[in-house]
Amino acid sequence: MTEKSSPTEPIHARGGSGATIADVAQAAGVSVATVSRALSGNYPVAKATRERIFRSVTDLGYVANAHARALAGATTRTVGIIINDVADPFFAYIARGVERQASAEGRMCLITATHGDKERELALVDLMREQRTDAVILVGGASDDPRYRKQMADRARALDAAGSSLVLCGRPSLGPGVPTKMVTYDNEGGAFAITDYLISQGHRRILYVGGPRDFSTTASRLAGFYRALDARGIERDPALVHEGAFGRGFGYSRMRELLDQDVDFTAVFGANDLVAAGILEALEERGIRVPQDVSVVGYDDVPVASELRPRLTTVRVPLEELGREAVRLALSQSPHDAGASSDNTLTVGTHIVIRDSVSPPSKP
Amino acid sequence: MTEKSSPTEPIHARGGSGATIADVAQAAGVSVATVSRALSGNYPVAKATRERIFRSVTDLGYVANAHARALAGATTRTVGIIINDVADPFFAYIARGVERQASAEGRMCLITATHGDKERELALVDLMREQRTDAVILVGGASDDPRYRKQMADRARALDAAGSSLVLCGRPSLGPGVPTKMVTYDNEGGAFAITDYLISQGHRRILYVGGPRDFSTTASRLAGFYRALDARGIERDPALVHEGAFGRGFGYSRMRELLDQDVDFTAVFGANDLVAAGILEALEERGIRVPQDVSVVGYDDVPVASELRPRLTTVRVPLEELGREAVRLALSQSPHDAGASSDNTLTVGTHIVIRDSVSPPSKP
DNA sequence: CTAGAAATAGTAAGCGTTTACTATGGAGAA
DNA sequence: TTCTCCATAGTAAACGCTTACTATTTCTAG
Repeated sequence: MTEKSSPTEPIHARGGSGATIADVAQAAGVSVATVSRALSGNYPVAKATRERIFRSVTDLGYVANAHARALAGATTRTVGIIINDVADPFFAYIARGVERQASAEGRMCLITATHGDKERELALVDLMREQRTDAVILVGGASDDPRYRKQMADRARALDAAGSSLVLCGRPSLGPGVPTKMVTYDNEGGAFAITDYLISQGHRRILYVGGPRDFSTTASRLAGFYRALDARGIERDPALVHEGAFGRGFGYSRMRELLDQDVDFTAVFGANDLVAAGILEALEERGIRVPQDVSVVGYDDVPVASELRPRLTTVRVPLEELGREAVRLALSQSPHDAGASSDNTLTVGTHIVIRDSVSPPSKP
Repeated sequence: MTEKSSPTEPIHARGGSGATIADVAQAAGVSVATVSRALSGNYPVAKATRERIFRSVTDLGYVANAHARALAGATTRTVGIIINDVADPFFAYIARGVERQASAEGRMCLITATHGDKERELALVDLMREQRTDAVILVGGASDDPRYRKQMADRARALDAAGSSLVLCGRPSLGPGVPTKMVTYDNEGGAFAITDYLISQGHRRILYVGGPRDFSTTASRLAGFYRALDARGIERDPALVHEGAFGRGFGYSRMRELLDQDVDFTAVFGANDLVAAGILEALEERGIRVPQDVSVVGYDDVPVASELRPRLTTVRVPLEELGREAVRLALSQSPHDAGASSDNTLTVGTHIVIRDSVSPPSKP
């Protein structure tokens, strides 16, 4: 890379900190209003003038100050998304969808993570409100603490009043009359389907492992699980359901404990694929073969599912699509859900994907 | 959730869109300056007054307008990070580190993705400049196109002039005299170590698969690979190195092709873990056992590596730490690299982690 | 007592845009 | 020729906040 500085060298031509629109105006010999108009192109500017302005812009390396612009009334063209953890694939894929759709619609994307802290989640919503984002998308299950719900509802109203909107992605409504938009997936249906599949293979004693208690996602998956049991007339056995957490570590350690306790079962339903991965690991460690000795299923169909050996039979959730829809909904002009449920709730389907981790039970 | 509206119901008390500081001032019967000071706490305000103000703030659900604040001179308290793809674990873990460190230092985090498009990358840097972020962190390898480098160098200067800074994370310098900060990891060293390990196990014909050609990351890994070969006096064979892409799909399809061509080799070095996963899949499909028939290694030590069967021997890169360091460096007051290399370049180490995918070759 | 230092509050000048209004030439119409 | 109407360009008023100055009190010390 040579140090020869070409005559068209832009951007750092000016010594000081960032050029302002006034600098551009001066350089081009026009008023700031004219520059602003030439740049936004929503008002006629003579061709010669416009060209002079653009030349000055590149010469000075000018970029508009987004804050001044936002302050002066124009929209921020930014959508905020709040997730649990960037490195969790479940969230990462949703975030990718949001990010892609946002940029398809000419928006930036502000991603923040709560790391499971409810207080932090509320604070982050406020932070996005400070940023005046066009919408804030809240992703993932929620706990059903009524105080929390009330606080979030307040924020939904505040956002709504400010012309923005709160989009709930994969979590339950905040209650009637709270102005939110929602995009969800058929959590209960997927759980039903995969449980039913297990039953159809002959399983009767199915362990359910993982997912925080009192958490909306857990509740729906469990609901589908129970419905499938009920539909086939299989008795619910409380000793078989073990809530806890969504991580791989939880699946591993809880499975070990259960193995130690000699619980009787022929299949395990991991609350998500990560938990299932942990379960598989514990099983492998004890020399229990999957699916010959025990069948295992997961939920989400995150890439690990097909990485595992045996490849995991699981429920496919169109994560990226979920994120895209959230943005579409957020940016659409459709009115909020102001009581009567309307088309601002969107549900995408789920379906099971059958791989190698399930077979009929060996000891029927 | 009842609809009874309690007397302390906040936030939406006001009908209009977001309350301003003036509203709060009026409600509390003081001037806006006093409110501003009570909120930022950098100037004495009588206790009684302060309490009155805070009450009004909660009553009105006031949150400061971040843009007005930024415009009025306060810092934006935001750092920008530009990555390839949110859903790629390599980037996701770095992003997590950035996100965590940023919030530890009281910053928000603006995450955007290029999806491998260089033009878009440049545009995103400008976008962050518009946002006046405290720093922009550019993650991942770069192509060595001189025109691109020059354009990025211009932006580095512009950012620097504006009091922000450009942090290069895991990518080579933009050249001497360009004001950037850098945090990298020992790419070449890791590649050397793992290649040497393969050689020490008796392998002589090692395939190198993956990574875009003319890409800094590929160049360093290949350099380490070659250095290890040279050190042991093994001849470089161009027929054994197959650049291409970083995805799992590439590893799979290229491995299939190579298998069809009957190339002679006993081990494969996947340019990263994803490529290695694809390689493993292709091998498994052909009934070739790993490590008995062929040994395989990867790079990065992303979670998939331990998910795979056999568990992958790979090079550990402290991804999250990398992200954290990038933020620390970005926010530290250390002067930029203005020529003489100084302590604003930080290199974190890599080391190999041995798992189950390597053994001595069966046909020596 | 009284000058001078805190402590506390208010005034008002920006920060960099956007945009409603106003001004200035011509060009075409009457 | 005079009046209207476009096409352009400029003026200046927000936007909501921070902060340098200035103005009051209230102490404290001499």
